[in-house]
Amino acid sequence: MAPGDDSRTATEGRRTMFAAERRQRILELMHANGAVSLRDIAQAVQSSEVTVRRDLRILEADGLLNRHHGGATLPGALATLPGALSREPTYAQKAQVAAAEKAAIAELAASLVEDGDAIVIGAGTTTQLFAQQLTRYAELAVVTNSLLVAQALANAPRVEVVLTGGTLRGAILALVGSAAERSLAGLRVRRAFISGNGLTAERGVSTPNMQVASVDRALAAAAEEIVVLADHTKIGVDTMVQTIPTDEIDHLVTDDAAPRDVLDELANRAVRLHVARP
Amino acid sequence: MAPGDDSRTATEGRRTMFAAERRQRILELMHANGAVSLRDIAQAVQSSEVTVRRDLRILEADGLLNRHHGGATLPGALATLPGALSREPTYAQKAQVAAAEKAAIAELAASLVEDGDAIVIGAGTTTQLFAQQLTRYAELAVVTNSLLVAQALANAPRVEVVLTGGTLRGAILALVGSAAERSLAGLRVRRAFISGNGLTAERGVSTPNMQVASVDRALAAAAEEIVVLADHTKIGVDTMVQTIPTDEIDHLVTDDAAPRDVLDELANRAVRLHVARP
DNA sequence: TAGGATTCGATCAGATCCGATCAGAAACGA
DNA sequence: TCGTTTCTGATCGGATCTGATCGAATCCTA
Repeated sequence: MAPGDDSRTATEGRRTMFAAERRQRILELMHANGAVSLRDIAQAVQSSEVTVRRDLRILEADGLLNRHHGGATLPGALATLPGALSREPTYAQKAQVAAAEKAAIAELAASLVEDGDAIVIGAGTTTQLFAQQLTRYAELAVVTNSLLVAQALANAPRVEVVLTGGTLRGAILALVGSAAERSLAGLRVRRAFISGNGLTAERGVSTPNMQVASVDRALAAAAEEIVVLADHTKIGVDTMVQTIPTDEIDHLVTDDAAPRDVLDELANRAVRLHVARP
Repeated sequence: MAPGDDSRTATEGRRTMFAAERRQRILELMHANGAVSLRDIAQAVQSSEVTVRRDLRILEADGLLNRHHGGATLPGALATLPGALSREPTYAQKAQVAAAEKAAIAELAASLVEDGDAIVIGAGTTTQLFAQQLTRYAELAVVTNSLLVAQALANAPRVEVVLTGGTLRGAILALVGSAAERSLAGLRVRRAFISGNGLTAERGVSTPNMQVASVDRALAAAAEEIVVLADHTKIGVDTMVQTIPTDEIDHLVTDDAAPRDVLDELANRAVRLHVARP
């Protein structure tokens, strides 16, 4: 068979993807999301997982990312997980807890934001998902102490992101300490979107860490209204340090698996409820 | 003998395409699409793939494009390809330029750090690699305006990371603006590790962005000694805004491909040189 | 802590692409 | 008109890239 008569497919605008181009897009994905699973990468670049795995190996050798089971992260972008300080945990573990509920909560909470708003966003996996929903808004001003929230909005062209200063708390990639609180003094925004580790009708929002609690209080103090994002695994749970008392909570966004009695009691205390259905 | 020096103008306006003309069209294709496959080029200029391959080899030798398997791209134009879902041209593409040199520079620069130091680290791909090297140090205090540097050190148990506040500049994931500069006031550390887009003996370090330049100056002002990290692609390059004049630079860490004359002139001006060999 | 499910690494096969060499065509000078 | 030079196209062996598969390692759940 003469190779000359082969049908040279005149595919105009052919979208060949060179190896270097594919690696470039992988890096873009990494910087856009911080951490990406291997499967998602393979789908995004339209290549097999084997090829992506090879690319990740090459990129890791160049120091451009860190590989892990199931995907890769930006160097140092690992979110440490509860009770696992011994070795590097997988980044997705925390986000996998009630992942569907958190996504639904994030989406519902995003509807409380309007173009032109100035808002504060606290640290947490739910607030990170929430921030990702905000890229579509225009002329938004966001103040946060979470590196992951900031990164989620880094590529949004018309969202201004202001990070508080402060000491980095590596486990949650958030800024804490007096510098963080000081940078919030004199700030006034419309709404604060805060997460936490527990929420009860009696004690409000609580977290197990004092530094985090202190910053969360400062974040809340900068807003006219406070919106709490908490999935059902946190409702009715009380942890060590109270951050926001119930009577200061204006809105609660949660999911429909939250215990009814706690929600009723919160509603009695003038908290407006928004229940997402995953 | 170069074919261009002969005067074959007698046959002007032929239907056949001269070699130079064909190469010009190839460059136009490149600029129009950013990346083109060899097959598409061959079809567009009505020549065989062998000929196009020859042309690409010549054009690459002139530095006008980069060849890859299956085609070619414009130098550094990978990130702006049509269909790139998130555009982040600057950072991701910078990271791949002279990656090996940057890694070697980062490693050598890390030897200038000692346990117990307090240092400042600026934003940049090289400084990010540098930060990754610092996880092994104990009792280190690091101040930075780069989210990537902060993340690189997030899991280092005995490194305290302080992030300046400020407005997020998404393209480089660094904090800029008056808040960032203000948070550095009153700070005093031993050494500042700064990168930049260009370094000449006459004008020192420079970057193309004024906000970034302003923050870099503030970072440098907080340190007793200034260490500049710059691979050879930046040496001898001058960009818009001067950040650090030559006489304030105490150390330069670069690689062995840097032009000798510039290094000599820098050494004459009391800059201590550290040359890494990748 | 043990079992099941993913995921990783290594190897192999198919396809494509590249480089080198050789042959044919066009242009120039004598 | 002829020979030389330069350019273009074709072919073939080698190299590279991609995808699939299977045993081994790792992770998650009960």
